[in-house]
Amino acid sequence: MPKPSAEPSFPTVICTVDVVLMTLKDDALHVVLLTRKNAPFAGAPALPGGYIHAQEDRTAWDAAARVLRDKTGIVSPYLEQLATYSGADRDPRGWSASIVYYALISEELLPEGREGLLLAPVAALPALPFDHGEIVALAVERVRSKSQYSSLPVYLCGERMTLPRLQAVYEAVLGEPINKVSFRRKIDELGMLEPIEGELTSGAAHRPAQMYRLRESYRRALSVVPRGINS
Amino acid sequence: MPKPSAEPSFPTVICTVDVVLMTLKDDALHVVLLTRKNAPFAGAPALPGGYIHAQEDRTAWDAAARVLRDKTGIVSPYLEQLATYSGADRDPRGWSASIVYYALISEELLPEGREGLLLAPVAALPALPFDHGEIVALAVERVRSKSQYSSLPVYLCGERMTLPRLQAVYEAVLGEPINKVSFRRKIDELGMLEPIEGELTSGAAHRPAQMYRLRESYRRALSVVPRGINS
DNA sequence: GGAATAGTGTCTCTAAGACAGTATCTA
DNA sequence: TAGATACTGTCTTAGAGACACTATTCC
Repeated sequence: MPKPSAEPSFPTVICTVDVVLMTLKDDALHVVLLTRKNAPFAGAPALPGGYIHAQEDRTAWDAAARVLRDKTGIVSPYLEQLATYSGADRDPRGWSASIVYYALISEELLPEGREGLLLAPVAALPALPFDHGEIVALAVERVRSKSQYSSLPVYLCGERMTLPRLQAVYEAVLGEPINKVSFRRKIDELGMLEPIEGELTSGAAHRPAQMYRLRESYRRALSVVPRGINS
Repeated sequence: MPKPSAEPSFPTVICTVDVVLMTLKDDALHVVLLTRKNAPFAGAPALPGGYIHAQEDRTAWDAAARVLRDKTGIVSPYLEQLATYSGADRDPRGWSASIVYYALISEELLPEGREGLLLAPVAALPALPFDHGEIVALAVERVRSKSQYSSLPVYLCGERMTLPRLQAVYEAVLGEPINKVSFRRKIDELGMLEPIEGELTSGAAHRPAQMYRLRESYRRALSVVPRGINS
């Protein structure tokens, strides 16, 4: 077993994780930002992020989950690697590599009135420090892309949902209307939902909608269709 | 501007790049492996990889291109980030993060008889050190996935190609036959090829095929179709 | 009953695949 | 001319979208 310093060491890479946590508010995608407590850019809103703790985190995924939990109090049901942003110029502290994850959550599960936590609509994002603007853009593109052929948007809903609601969520994410008949055929094909027997929406002056829930096996795994949800 | 050591430092993350370089040989995907010169696993075939040189590499992409060029002599026309593998256990030297890139190249452009360079078929891969086996599997999946709806496989061909050859390349990558009429409709839709006037294959005992080349604007960018090449 | 939305049956139209025909080379 | 593969025209079929009809609630 060689010693760590058998090769010339290159210790100057700063290794961090960042998380793009997205939710749906007023039928528009929003990203969760946090007011930075430390320099650089102290006081500015930015993506939740932090150093990898080699003693504590088993993998970068664990680091991202820890950062998200500690800084926002959120445990997202979906947390996936997006990409790694790196380079000499992206952070004034030096050559850095940030392993970026993205996550989705229902608006209901967001903690209320937490200090320094804010929601920004991805369609009208404020200027962000580092390359966080570019990162959010890629995350949004990824979510749109995956939503075209998978069950990803269910993570933007709560535990239970109706088909009309789910269709509205898909339309909000994809930014285009979906044919109702086709959509229901596809959701059926995805096979991820099961009706909750006898449970219907109520209170509105029209026919109530059937309530559905995610099948157990799709609680943390995506379901996909070969030809896409829309078109 | 803060000093780099304003926060407690976590210098124990080893930051590297690895490259999964793939090519087509005998109509089967192969990956380029390199015999490791240094410990750990010296003497074993593994993915080309190395440390990020913060003084020299502007980004991790540059580091991957440098590693590929210096260790194999290859400059690939297509080099894209795949994912980052990280953790405490993947490298005996300690907590490491490897930013992995994948690349495609035509077999003709591979350097001949270079010391320590070998081609392994992805369908029958030898045991690889670190998590390189898992990495290659993901790279293959990515190439298959992208080939379903884009012009990615053209990077496995040389500068010029015929449609029957390109179809054979797609079929080799996707592992399934493609309807000839549909394939030609799709390639036409992709709009990336232009016929070379008057240039046909010759020598075979049958009708010659029209030679095509990549249009200038698609030399380093992919072209995509909304509904996929096959099915 | 009227208004509103949920859910379904069915026709149309687009596009993918099958198949067979014509074209053009070598031996 | 025979054999082989390149290329193309066209029919069939599967699936997506349009549209209209029925269902069920509250007022």
